Amino acid sequence: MQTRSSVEFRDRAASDESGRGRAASTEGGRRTRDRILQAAAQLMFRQGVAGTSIPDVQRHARVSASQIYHYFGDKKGLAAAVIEYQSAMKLEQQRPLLDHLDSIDALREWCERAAARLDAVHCAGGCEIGSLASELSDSDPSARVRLARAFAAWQEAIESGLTRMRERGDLAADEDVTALAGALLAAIQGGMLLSQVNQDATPYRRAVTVVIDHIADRVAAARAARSAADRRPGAGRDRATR
Amino acid sequence: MQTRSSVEFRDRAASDESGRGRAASTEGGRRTRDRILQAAAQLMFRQGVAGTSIPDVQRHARVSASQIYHYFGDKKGLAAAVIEYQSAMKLEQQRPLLDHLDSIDALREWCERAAARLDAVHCAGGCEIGSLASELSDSDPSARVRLARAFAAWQEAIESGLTRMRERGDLAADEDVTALAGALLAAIQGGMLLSQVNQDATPYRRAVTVVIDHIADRVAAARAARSAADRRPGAGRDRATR
DNA sequence: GCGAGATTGGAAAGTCAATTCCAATCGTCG
DNA sequence: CGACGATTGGAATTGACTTTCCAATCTCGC
Repeated sequence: MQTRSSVEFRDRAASDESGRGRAASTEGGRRTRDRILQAAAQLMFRQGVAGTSIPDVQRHARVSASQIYHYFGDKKGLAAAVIEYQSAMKLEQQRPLLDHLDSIDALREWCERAAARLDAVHCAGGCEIGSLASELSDSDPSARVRLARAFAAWQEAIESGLTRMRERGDLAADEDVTALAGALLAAIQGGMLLSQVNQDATPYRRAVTVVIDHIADRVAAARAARSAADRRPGAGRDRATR
Repeated sequence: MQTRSSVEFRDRAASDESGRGRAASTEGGRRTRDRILQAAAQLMFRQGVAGTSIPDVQRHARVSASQIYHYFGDKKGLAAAVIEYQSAMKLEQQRPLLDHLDSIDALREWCERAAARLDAVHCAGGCEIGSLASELSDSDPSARVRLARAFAAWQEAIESGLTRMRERGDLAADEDVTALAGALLAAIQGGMLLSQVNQDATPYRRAVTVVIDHIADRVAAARAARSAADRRPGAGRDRATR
């Protein structure tokens, strides 16, 4: 189940990784490692990390306990790997959209894509990263920074789109794109939480719509300012050129 | 610790309550019941429901296991009581502010109040309700509706303030105050999550600021439309009257 | 084909949590 | 006072989970 992707999870990002999990060196090993990771990701998303036991993962991945401990060291290591996996998964799946979030329509379509996914699963689970974040942030510091990185990558994708809009003149030169990107990400996370609780995607749709409407207002304001400046060639020349 | 309040938690809201927890009938009983509730609320907020064991609660409330089971039936019943407790707590503590969210300044001050609390605890825990929501929504249906009610009460407080602004003419008559209130609530929740993960209240402040700025823009737009209508007495009379 | 290291199965140790039960105490009402 | 229900303490039961360990099997370079 779950859109099977081609992301093979090689030896955990070169960064830190305090755990004692070994990387797989043979082909078969890589496959079981992946199978464990996918099962764990799915279960931890649906039932939370604390609600997912190792025997649970064993059953769903059809592996024995020793394999899990062999590849991930312990449960914390498995959770850490799941965070990286989900984060990479999201970025990978959405790359084509994420790289072109430089128009109001693109933002709307991207958010609506997520809304459709919510509809499809009747709002179960909320956001893969957000759920993990809420559960682990306070209890596991190393997971917290991992999750912070994941959110940062996400926010940067939004922000870079907005920056392009600003460079293009769709947004005023002094527009705080960081704040706008952060607000949109927050609306997404908060909206998904509310939708999960209400089992209805409407709260999510409303939240992102309001924020994107706000960005659209800023675009309109920038356009108005520009055309006003054009009418009075004396002032605001810098805003029109480039 | 934690702002001790006078909310005595009587016999769980008359609604459903499937659990077998008995209400306290003597004064001493009510005190221990309260002590358990406060300890459980604090622990479940800091460590999550799954991360909080009954022995944990026993130690922090200085009670024996039988007392917990006597008053709350089982762990699920305890969690349900904690949800109601936190929800009532929030409403109670913020009543003076919640009842006057009918101006941009009031909205800003209310949100900043929460931001100051985040600063004070270094963003640990996020939102008391939001954390529980993320953990329990998918696993415990009865907890889910309880949480949905809590959020709804909250959102209604915001919405009624906006409605008053609309009636007063600060917002256009066709303004969708439900969407605006929902967006603000989502920004609060999402912002708190991001702040928790980043251990920095900035993401929260940015998110709520953007949404409130948007509402402020709507107020300005309504004012502009009104004064334009005043200048041309022929059109848009309905908008000015009442 | 051989051997080192990778991979796997399954049992077992040790811990701890959820819940039940029973007996003891306390308070209060008649 | 006496009894009855509310309250409390603490042990006992039951089950699950994390983690370790050892032996068996497999893979692949040589």
